[in-house]
Amino acid sequence: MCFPIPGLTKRHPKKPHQGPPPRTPTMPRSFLVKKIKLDDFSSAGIAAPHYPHFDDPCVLGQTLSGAVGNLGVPEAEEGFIPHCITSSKYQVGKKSEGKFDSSDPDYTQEQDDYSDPDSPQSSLSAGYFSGETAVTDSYSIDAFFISDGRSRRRSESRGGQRHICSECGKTYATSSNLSRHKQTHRSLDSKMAKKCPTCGKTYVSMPALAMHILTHNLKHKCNVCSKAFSRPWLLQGHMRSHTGEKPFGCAHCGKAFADRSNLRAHMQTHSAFKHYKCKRCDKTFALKSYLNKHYESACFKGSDHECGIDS
DNA sequence: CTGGGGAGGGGGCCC
DNA sequence: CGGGCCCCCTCCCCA
Repeated sequence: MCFPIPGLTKRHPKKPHQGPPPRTPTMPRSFLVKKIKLDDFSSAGIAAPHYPHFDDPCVLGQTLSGAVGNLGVPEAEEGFIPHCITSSKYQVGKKSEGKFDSSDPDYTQEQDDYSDPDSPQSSLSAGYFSGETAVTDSYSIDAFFISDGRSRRRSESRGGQRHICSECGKTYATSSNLSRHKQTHRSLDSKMAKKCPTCGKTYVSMPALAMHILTHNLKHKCNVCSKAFSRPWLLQGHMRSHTGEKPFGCAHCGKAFADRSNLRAHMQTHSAFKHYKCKRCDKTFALKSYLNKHYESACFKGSDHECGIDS
């Protein structure tokens, strides 16, 4: 299991980077393009993905025993698997609302957000479970129930009627949430689409644009190095680089990380399975970023990238 | 060239 | 509507 380690700092000291790395202001970000979600896949008749993180025996045992027929949703007290506790649950200083809800209809209806053919989900087989048992991924429970890459925070006791999107089947606690969600189904060509006055980027809805506009307003400033961020939590994460705080620990090796995403990537390095495969040379990689790096280097140097890379 | 890690950014969802 | 949180992704650096 993964667990945050309150106050754990510099448990695995590494030579720190010398100041913030220079970043190109025009960093390409593929996710600026609306991704196809597996919610969409389900409606398109495409097979639902497999949850790779269940290769953790801890989770697997709990999960398979308690949740057959329910898309692998574990049954546990308080909505938690007793022995595999989400890191966010214990994160110091955070609200304790972060529970996943095993009875949440979302968990049975939604699927993971992987549209990438290179992704593990699309290539895994049942053999994943029967393969290496000594080397497994361990993961926070949060990560198991990703429908669209968003938080699975839900209130355990929340009852009541859910509002279902007729287009994708997602459910929401309130009609207003559903209404807001429905705007994301709009086309960028829609009359309702909004354009950012600063950069001209178009968004399907006002909320989406409002979110984007925040990124132009770097009002959260680090009082140590004066670097500014658009979101408070970005600053929060940045501050850890100053304090050395690393609240996210790896259960396998004890290594601690300041960032949950980096822990997640680290977890993949413990897996014996390399899910990302080069279309050209069949070499496999544990992380998609490694595969991408491979594409950009040896294998495709001087050749036609388009033939080998799935978009 | 690959593997690993640090840091940061964008958008979606919930409350 | 705004804040908080989360996930995914990328860039960069280094061994």
